[in-house]
Amino acid sequence: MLRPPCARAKALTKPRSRRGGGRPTIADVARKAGVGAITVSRALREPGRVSEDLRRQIQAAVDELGYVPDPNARALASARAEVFGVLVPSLTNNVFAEVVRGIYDSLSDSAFRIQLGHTHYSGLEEERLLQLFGSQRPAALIVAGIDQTATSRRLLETAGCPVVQIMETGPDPVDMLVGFSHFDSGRAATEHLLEAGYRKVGFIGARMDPRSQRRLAGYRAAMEAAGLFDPRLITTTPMLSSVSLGRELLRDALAKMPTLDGVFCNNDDIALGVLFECHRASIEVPRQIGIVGFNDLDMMQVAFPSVTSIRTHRYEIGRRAVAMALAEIAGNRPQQRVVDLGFELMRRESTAR
Amino acid sequence: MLRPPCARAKALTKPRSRRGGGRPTIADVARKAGVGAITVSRALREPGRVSEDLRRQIQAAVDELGYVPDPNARALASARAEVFGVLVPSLTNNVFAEVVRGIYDSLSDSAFRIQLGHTHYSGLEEERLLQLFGSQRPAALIVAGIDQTATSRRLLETAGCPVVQIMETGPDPVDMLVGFSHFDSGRAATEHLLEAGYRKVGFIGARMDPRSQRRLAGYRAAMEAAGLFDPRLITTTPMLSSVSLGRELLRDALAKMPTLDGVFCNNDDIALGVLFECHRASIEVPRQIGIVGFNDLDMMQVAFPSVTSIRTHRYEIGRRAVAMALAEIAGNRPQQRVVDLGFELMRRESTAR
DNA sequence: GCACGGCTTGGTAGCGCTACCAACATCGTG
DNA sequence: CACGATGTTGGTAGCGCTACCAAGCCGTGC
Repeated sequence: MLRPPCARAKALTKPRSRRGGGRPTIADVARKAGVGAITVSRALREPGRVSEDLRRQIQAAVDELGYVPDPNARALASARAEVFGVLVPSLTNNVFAEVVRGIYDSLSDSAFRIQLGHTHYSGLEEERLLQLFGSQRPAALIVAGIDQTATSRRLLETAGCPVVQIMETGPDPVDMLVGFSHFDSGRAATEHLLEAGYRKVGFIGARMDPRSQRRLAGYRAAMEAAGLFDPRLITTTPMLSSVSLGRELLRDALAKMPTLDGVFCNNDDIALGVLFECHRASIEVPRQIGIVGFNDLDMMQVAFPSVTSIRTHRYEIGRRAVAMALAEIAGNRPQQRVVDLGFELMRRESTAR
Repeated sequence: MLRPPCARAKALTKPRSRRGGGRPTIADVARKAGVGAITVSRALREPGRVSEDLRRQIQAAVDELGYVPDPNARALASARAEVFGVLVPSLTNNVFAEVVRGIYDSLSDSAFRIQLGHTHYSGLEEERLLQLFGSQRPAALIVAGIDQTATSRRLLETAGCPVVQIMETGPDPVDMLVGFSHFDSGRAATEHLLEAGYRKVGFIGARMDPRSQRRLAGYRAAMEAAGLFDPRLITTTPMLSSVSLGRELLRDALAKMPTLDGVFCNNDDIALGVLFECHRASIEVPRQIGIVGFNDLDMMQVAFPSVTSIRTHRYEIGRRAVAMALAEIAGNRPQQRVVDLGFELMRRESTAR
């Protein structure tokens, strides 16, 4: 007499949730609205499949009880969490902060939450985080770069959700790819310095991650094409990038090569440090040294003199990555799997000789 | 014959997970290790309560199958998600990026995930996000500021988890509080300028959020104490802070008050814009104008001239907030509910008259 | 000899939700 | 009017895990 699930014995089969803090559940809403629980579930997720009348009743019950669906229960039942996993190397780096802002803004009025991780530029950390994120069955994964380890790549391929790699371009994405060519942008920056008449053009860079390496390769290609390449023009360090490091690297570069007359800096922080060091050492910019930065942070156009930089579309990369993932989730698989958003050389006073 | 849950009919009662991507579950591990599922669960969460022998067997099975617990199922069953909810106004603001980095670093080798939200300095958005975060039953909540709306405050009080407010200090935290006094730091910055001999000391600030307002109040207190206060010395805008805005605000300030001889800037971005505008307009720093910034970003000590700034312990605030929440979770309720980490005036060339 | 507590282990019954299927009403078609 | 097609609603059975309780074992004390 107790076993068979008697549909009417509601009061008996509900021993008042011993754990949850008494928050209303979908069953409470269903009871109040006088419908089945599954209809409430549908009304919230696919309103089109529930009649106008019931939808209104249910909405009223939801409002009255202050019902908020439990995302954990939802994820467990549907084997799919409403979460975007986002993996970037660094959060304090302005570049990624902008990308992440684009991602947040694109998702802010959807039901998706964001799970953000940073790898500290470490492949092992990336593997650990992909493992962790994957265990949640996210709706999509967005990861920076295309230089994943073999393990990471396999984790991405078997994640069972749309994957968007960002910040680069290339022929062989795991799934989708949004970014631009670091090689081309490095070459364009260098060619600009050469066209402006600088000859002893150096490369200054910190934390040489794979993207920086490709910018360096672009620099090298331009210098070799002009017959001006000299390894002593390159000054790099594995240390984390900062304005103060830019200052020190310029000193090193000048010590090695006193006739240096131009620098392509791996990013704007370095470029700013270089600019300040020039002020301090009374080196005239752009007359004695030309400076090109990378990223085009707001301050580059305000600096004195203003600094030429490569503008990248970071915010847009974040937005586009989300848009592509959302399209795939909605079943409209984007036919263009690789999107190159390009870059723009912003010519300013620091190279106007 | 079908209804009664016959304990032995394992093969029958397990219709091979129709949804999940075939990932191993705790039952698979239990079968392989020849123990009960609950023992596996315990071995992973409270290893001390499982015998050495079984623990080893279970670990072997876990490794072999590549088992990763499903955090959603875990959260549902235990009514508690292993998530820290973190709410800050902005991600691109370097200040909060540092705090968030401290939080991440403190949690990186725990099992806790981080759910990050940004409010865009909007109380309504904060309410929405607290609602959303709360629905997950997080392990702890960390929120910036003490100026929550009544609704937000109620949501925090009823969240049923440790709550740490950060970036400020004050008498009446929801639960715990880690930060420093914006009023005191604003006053200290202003007093420093006055001591250095500047008289027409202005305040320049963008995006005047509550913390900025308190810094302004500190400025005003110092100016009034010196008998030098004049409302025309204050130049603010609700626009988002940026280096280029700093430049424009200095222009506005000088137009209003040409005899201005010092400025306390609401943050370092503004200060940098002010510095660049001084270069451009050939105003000598520190001789004609003294500049004090706020936050002490790395670039301030490299700038030419280097810029006096208020150093705040942002990274440490993040770490401390996590430490306090973790202590509370572990049952060691911190007796000190309000922690003031203070600030430090970094004297540099920009005020060395 | 047996009651008792501490330790380890396991079974049962959910947590709150949704996938799947079944039931029913309504409608147009032959 | 029978029939399938379509649209709406609900019941059942889990999703993978853990809280709760119970059972078995050991050693101790009376």
